[in-house]
Amino acid sequence: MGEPFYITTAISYPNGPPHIGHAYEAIAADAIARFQRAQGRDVRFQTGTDEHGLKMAQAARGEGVEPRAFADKMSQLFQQMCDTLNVSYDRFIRTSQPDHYRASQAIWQAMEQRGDLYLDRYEGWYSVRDEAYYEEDELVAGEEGSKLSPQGTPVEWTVEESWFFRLSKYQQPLLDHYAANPDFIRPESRRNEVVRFVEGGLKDLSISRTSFDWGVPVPGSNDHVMYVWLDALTNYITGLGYPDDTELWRRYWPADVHLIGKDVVRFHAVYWPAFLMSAGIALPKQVYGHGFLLSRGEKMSKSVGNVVDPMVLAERFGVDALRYFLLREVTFGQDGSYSAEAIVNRANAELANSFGNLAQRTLSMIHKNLGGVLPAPGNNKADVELIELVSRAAGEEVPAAFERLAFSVGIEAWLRAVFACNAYVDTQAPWALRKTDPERMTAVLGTLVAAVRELARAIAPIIPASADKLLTLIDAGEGGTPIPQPTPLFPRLELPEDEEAAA
RNA sequence: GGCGGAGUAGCUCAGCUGGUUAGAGCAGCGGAAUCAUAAUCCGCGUGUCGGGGGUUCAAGUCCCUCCUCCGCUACCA
Repeated sequence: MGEPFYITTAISYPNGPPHIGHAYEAIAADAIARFQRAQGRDVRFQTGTDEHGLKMAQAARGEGVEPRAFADKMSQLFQQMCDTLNVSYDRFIRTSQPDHYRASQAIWQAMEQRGDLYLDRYEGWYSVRDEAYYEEDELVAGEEGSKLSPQGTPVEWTVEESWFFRLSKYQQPLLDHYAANPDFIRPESRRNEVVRFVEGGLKDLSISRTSFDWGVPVPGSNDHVMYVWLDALTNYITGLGYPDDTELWRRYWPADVHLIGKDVVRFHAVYWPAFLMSAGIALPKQVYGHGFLLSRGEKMSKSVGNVVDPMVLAERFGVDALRYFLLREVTFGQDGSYSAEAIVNRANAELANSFGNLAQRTLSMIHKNLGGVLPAPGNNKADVELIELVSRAAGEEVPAAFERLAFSVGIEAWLRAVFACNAYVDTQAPWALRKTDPERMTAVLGTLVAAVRELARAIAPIIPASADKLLTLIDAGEGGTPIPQPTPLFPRLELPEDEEAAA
């Protein structure tokens, strides 16, 4: 077994169905997991759903069902999304599962034993209607000087008993950790934000709630449930068997990377490491906050009506086309933009035309002219140069980029090699050699099939199903067995008419 | 307000610690080829590198200032 590598996504909050952002994160994490496996690492990959908290309880009530039943139903949608998108998780965790309650209570007790928890009162402007506290400066003035929430609901000064975590105590330890581990938070801009935030001072954190009961019970305080983030973050260690000293735990903790959205950086880069320090647990090696996916440059929201269902996209364009588009189009770490015509353009130009057609024309010529028997690569100057170029891309440039999560950079390097192969086909013109120099034609096709195979392996983490299909076909020709008539790998996509009008 | 990021060809963007005539892809125009999913290949870009000032032999690349956009600025998640 290779070196262990543990990667997680943030767990999704399933108070609504999955949207493209959930798919984006899962796909990116999967590409990393597959890439690391291909590099020989012993990968563990966890994703799942974060099911507690007020919003889930409210959403369940809106549907007239119990929170647990609602969570069961919604969580399934997320798991189905992962399965459809070929997301190769080892565990799909749900925070409503029994082992997670146990782990959450164990980390609570570890923090308590450290002396970092205390019971106090949380005071603030509370809206019964919204079931939420608001800051003084968030309030708006109502009639006759009354105070209203930003939603315009009445608020009253409320005092609630709450457990607090001594987050303030960890300000300096956190800053020291950031300084000693420059790659702990990435990208750089996120790291800067977090450092400034922590330098600005940390207040103790309220980590229990008494206003609702959909959560993990606080040990010894049965009327309290844990603040949802405390329980949610703990999922990363629940999945390895914490608090037991399991084989999984010893092998995979600390995690190599928590892949998360930029909106939850603070929870992962401040609260989580503080909780872990308090509980005496090692810190993850890296927290990576990726960007958001925008719809035609605009933030997606239900009210604007531009929320995209990833399942619809997968159905319409194909899983691999969707995966490819998301990792190709967007500079990972930054925000990116989605549109139907963009995905159609990318998939057609790069997957179908450039790469798919390269594979098709190569294998088709081998099938027709060589009875499907795979030839050996040639050793002309042109052949050697092409193989060297492809090897440099597939063996060095792509892995180096993927290693640092620069997917679009890696894919660009891969594409340049694909272009070079197509240029080589045209220069060598094997269809002309068929009559003039069949031996040379054979060498050219042998060079090409070797190149295509290497290119397929390099891109497999991004488009696993298509790459596997191609590799299976080529591998079937090992040992002189004739390969069958190849079929196109990627269909040419059509832009739906309603989208065309919108464009 | 404070801190940080961004503003480069019609579009999307590369350009690390300053140094050959500022690049790529897409779109557009012209040509070649016909093995292949009409898929490929070749050729064609005088852009005030947001405005202004400065440092330097030399600045898109460093400093100052201004303009525009964006993110963070804690207890819903």
